[in-house]
Amino acid sequence: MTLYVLLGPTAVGKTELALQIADKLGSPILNCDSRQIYRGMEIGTAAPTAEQQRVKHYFVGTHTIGSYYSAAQYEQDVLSLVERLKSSHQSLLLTGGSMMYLDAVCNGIDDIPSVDAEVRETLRERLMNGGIDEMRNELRLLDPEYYYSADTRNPKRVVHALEVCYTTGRPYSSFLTKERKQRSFRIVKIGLKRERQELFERINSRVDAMMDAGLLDEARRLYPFRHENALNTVGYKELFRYLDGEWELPFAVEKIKKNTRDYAKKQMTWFAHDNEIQWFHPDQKEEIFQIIS
RNA sequence: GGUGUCAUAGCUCAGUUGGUAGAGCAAAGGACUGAAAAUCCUUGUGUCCCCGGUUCGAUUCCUGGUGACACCA
Repeated sequence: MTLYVLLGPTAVGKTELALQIADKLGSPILNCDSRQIYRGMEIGTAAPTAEQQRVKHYFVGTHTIGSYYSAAQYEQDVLSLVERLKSSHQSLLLTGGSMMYLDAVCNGIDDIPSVDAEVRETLRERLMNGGIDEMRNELRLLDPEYYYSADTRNPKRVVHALEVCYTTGRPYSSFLTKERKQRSFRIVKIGLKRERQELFERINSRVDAMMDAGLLDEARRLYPFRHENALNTVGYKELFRYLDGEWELPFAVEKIKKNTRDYAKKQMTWFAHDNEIQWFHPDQKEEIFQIIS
């Protein structure tokens, strides 16, 4: 069994090409997008349309906005789905741009116990009350190894490490193996890439198209849930500022474009380290089909 | 045509009592192990509009020019 992984920055043109590759492979599409998982965010996340879902898609619109999901959960879900489909498929196609989710499937995430909900809540409150310095000191005592290797200026790193320390009674770093998990299937990574100028123009016009398609209405519908993590997402968080009366609409739209561009840059930085990726321009269909045949 | 104000980073502007300059935005680079479209870190040399003058030294002061804006004709 071979898992083909079609990846690349946002708006590069994965969705359309994925349909063609899936046709060729006779495979469903395993979506790898941390936000398209959620239902109700179709316009802002450029989710596959009903028409595009003539090819069976997994991991699209499967969760409600408020539900908890994670890269580790995704790893498990994909692995068990692959197990199920293995007997009937020679090859499968996974596509998307969520860096950490891709990494979870391809390399695995270390087995770390789930964080106790009460611990999480307590730490979240401490952070909100400005307790980051104190928490940093605690981490230095509880897990010096992690403390001195991590970016402790990033509150999320500090908080999560502490969450694990308190939940398990063990240093967070003791769960980190740095080992790559073995997979029972072959992985072939195909990266899509465009000139930066070209990609940025696509991003800008896609945002305009989203607005034309009713992104503002979608954001209005989701406004009551705006504090959910799923909605801490480019395209929504900016429009919420508009709905709150903080920003003018054109300014919010420009911010969406800018933040999407930044996201694309971040993705390219992440993917640049992975030398298993074979890169193509989306127009190089012949070359790409060569790889999958 | 006259008078006044302005001309500094890709954009908007600050500043230098004369010792060649810095913010915001834009842009660029990087980190990343269970909320990752998240979160966090780093990066500012540009004929200071042009010619000349004063000065040890001018982006800064002065003459002239050019351009923009405002007001008066």
